Amino acid sequence: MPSPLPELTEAEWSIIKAVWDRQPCAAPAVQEALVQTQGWTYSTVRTLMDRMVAKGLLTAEKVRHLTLYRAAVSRQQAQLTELRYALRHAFDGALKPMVATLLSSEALSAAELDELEALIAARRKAQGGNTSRKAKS
Amino acid sequence: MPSPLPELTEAEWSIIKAVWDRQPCAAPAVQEALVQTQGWTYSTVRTLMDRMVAKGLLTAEKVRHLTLYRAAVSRQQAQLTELRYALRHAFDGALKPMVATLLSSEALSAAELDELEALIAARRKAQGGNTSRKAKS
DNA sequence: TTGACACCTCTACATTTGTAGATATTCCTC
DNA sequence: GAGGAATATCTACAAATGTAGAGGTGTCAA
Repeated sequence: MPSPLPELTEAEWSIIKAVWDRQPCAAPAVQEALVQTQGWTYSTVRTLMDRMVAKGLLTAEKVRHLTLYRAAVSRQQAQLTELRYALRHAFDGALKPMVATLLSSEALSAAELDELEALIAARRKAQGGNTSRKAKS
Repeated sequence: MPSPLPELTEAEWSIIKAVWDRQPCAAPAVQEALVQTQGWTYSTVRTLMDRMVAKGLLTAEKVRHLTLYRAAVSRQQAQLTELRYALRHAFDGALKPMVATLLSSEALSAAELDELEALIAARRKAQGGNTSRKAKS
């Protein structure tokens, strides 16, 4: 049982995204990638990364004197954690209001609405199909 | 233009929810409501609330020697802020993957899927109808 | 007018987060 | 084997966050 995945801070999101995109990778590479957007120095990036290792968000492996990092949580896991956080706190766990808010607040093209509908349809199919013919009654 | 609404921490979510439910209200009432779930003392609640006033999340009004608090942001605003945070960081702003994740991760009944579909349909209608015949070109 | 009670103010302190400088180590090349 | 480049370590420090104790003040009832 994985300890309940800590939330990522804004800075941690930046780091882990860079790592996902190039893992395994060393801190200098990550710093180089982020200096543009964040203006962070090597020390900053390194500190952040090591703290993330301590938290179990990244893993570090020492090769010679070089430290290679990898994400310890997948993008999906992190996304889900973030989403659940919002769901739990802002919407008290109620999915529908959450989706409703999303839909009414974001500008969506007709095409996007179609895609969302398709997602629901797919979901319905999966649900109907894989729940081992449950509600047969 | 409202300064870009700060994120709420977990503790702040607890507080503001209690306030939404009983505003205007004084700190002791909020504390009493939260001692159950959070075990917070009056000092803790009060400190939290005053910091939230400083951040513009609550407003405080002094009546006699009593301080009445109110939420300075609506539930909707806060929900949206939270959602946008997740959308921006976890999904790089892409709505579809976000909804997809939501759908595939949460257990949804057929009825709920129906409701979501209805939301989309409603949205489509609104989009078509209320965009003040913009793209008339 | 004096308690008792309710409520408030102030101060404090540990932890986490954001940010980074200074200094040391390793490695490769000449 | 010495110098420079790349990388790493250590330490620091301010701000934000979580949590709360100690002690002060206003209010009302007797």
